[in-house]
Amino acid sequence: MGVTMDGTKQQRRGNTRQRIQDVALELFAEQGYEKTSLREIAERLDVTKAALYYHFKTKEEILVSIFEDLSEPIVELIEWGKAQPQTLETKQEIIRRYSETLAGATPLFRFMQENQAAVKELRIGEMFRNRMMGMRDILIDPDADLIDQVRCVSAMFTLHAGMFALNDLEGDPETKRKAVLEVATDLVTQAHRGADSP
Amino acid sequence: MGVTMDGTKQQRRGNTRQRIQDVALELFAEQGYEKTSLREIAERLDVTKAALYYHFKTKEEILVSIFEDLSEPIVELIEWGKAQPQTLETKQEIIRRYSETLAGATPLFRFMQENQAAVKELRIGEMFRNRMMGMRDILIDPDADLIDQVRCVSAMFTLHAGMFALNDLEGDPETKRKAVLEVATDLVTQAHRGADSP
Amino acid sequence: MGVTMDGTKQQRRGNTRQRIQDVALELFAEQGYEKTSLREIAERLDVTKAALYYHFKTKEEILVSIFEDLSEPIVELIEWGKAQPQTLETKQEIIRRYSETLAGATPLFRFMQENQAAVKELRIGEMFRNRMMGMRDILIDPDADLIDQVRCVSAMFTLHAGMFALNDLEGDPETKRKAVLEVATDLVTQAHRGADSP
Amino acid sequence: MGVTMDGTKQQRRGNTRQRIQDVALELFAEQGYEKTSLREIAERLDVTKAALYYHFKTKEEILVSIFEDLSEPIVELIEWGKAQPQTLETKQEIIRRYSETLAGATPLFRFMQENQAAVKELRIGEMFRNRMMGMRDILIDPDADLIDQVRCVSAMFTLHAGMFALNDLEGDPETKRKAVLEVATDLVTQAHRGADSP
DNA sequence: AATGAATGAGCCTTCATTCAT
DNA sequence: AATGAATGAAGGCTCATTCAT
Repeated sequence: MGVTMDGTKQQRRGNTRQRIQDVALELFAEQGYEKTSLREIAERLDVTKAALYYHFKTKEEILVSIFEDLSEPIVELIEWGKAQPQTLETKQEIIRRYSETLAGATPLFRFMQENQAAVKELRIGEMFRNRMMGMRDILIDPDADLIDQVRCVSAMFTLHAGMFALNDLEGDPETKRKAVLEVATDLVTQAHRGADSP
Repeated sequence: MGVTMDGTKQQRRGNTRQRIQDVALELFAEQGYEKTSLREIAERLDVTKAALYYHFKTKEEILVSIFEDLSEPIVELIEWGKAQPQTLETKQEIIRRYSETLAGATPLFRFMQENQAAVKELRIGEMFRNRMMGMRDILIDPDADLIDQVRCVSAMFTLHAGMFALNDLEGDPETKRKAVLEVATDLVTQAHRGADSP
Repeated sequence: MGVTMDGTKQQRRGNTRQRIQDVALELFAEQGYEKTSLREIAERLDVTKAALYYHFKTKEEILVSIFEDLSEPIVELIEWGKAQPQTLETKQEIIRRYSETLAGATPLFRFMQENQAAVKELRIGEMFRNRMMGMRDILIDPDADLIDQVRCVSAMFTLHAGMFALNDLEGDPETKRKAVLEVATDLVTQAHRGADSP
Repeated sequence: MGVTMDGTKQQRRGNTRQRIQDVALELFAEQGYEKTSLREIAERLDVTKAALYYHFKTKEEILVSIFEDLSEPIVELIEWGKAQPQTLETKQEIIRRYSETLAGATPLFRFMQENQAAVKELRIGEMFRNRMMGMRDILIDPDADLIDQVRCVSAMFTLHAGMFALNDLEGDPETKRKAVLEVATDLVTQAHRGADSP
């Protein structure tokens, strides 16, 4: 028990923590947070539930740790954005980078999208909201027309939802991502123009 | 037992079924489907859990019945849309009516938006997906550029998410709805033009 | 509501009580007493549960009434038997008539056989035990060898169980009943002889 | 918590599983499968219901595990029987051993006898039926007269039911068992003779 | 670094029964 | 002769969590 030679349970070194996060995210994204039980996660990893508690204090903490790890690039992006001049070029760059970042953590963002209800009253609910508002504040001039503000929010939603809503359309993922990015960029650009010359 | 003079439990006749739906939707939208227990619903109504089962066969059926009742206008809208010529005016009209419909059933659509994970494996998951695809097929020319297709999908998402995502912005709801509608209309219009003259 | 012309729910006169008994016995025999709910019975009859309570005070009373009606011939048989001289011929006649009686109320006896646990703590539990002991006392000479007493009891069980246990054997039911009867008669006959000349 | 000095909850180590089986069988035999709730079992053991679920996946599995453990000797007996020549001596030996085996697991067989309805649609229903048919196939020559086949089946039923049906007769259990065994042996012997010289 | 055993709370569901109409 | 609406009790089961080892 522990390590076997048949290839199962191979590398069981110090990476258990990581493996828990991986499996948890997979299941959370697939079935939702509430529907995924610790039993299930433990079984997939072939450890006991108690083992999970050695690495994480609660179920919520597993999710928080995943979120923190995977959403760090976004925090960095926001920080970078804040330090730039609020030009159109900056905004377009932000949108472009944001799109790439989302693509790099698809399961997490799919999870956030589909589990808003569950996440709302969890710690990461607020974290996520803060990040979103951070992004928004970079893209939107607070004095802009309401309609332009909506355009920016819409751009963000387009990026978020685009990835999952287009699953039943033909075409390879990267092509679709580019199309989504273009629409989002358009929206931000229109918003910027509107703000400039009302 | 039955009628009291403090105003509680007033009209307790044939409307229990309706009252269950009302309270259920309220709680589902507030806390999520999974987090809302039948005990909670029953307590709010001051009946026993078993009473719920007199009116509905399962928890899921409560949700289905709500969804069916409240989403009927959308079904009608889609049917109307299918029967119209696929002109720009039609599409704009659709979007306008859709926005109104959504506004008339805000809690349900907020619920659908925030509980995608839970809803996915429920009966209404498929129902909803079908309606959405119905809408999409009216708005989108299947031969259109991918980017124009994305524009249409984005318009729909904008309408959906607009209602909740803009909560922290100033302004009265109706004004915001109009702004959202305008952005969505823009998107559809651009998509239509793109399809016409590539 | 009530009588329709499509042939359903035809004769709905004063026979509801009887129909309840019929359906109940059918379901009790098929699924067991505990597994059969009043809801199920009511649904099959296309009436409400409350209607059952108009005709019977409790679930148990439905069963009792069935048992009383259907087991009356056995009571009569026992009374007849008690009045006869305890000759071998009498015993054989008893066994023969008993076999016929059982065949005439197969579902009830199948039910009694398969639901001993449930029936034990119901009113009919004792009723049934009393009837069985009545039969036994006619067949068995209390001074007989233990082994002959066992033979008589075995004869009774053979009659009871024979009907269900032989289902997977070939042959038509009546032929099988005859065979069972012969074995039971043999047993009783041997028991009688043993008692005569030890 | 854990060990007390009043004798209750003494040895609480790895034997919980066994204790569950013991108590469960006791209650199942006493009150029937359906009437015995997991709460009851848990209370008797002074553990929570959830503890039962640590050891067994479902209520049914508790029963299955009991059945498998306790009916193993019968499986072995059948296997042994199949390997023997089909002589009268073998059959008599089988019957004798079977009687002993039944006596060693009285509560289980009492349970099986009294809970046929409940057991029918459980996994052990088929298991039991298979074992019984195994026994029958050893005792019965498939070409024998129907009446001799009935004799064999009757012998089995006599062994099964004998134990419980004779409770109200005087005499110690072992004496009664012997009497039952003799009757059963007689039946099998007659059946064998009949088959030989019709 | 992880297990074995268990808990307390809660969940959805079903049932026999009641009663005013 | 029967319904519509509801109840109280209970049932099987699952979950996140704990803790001694």
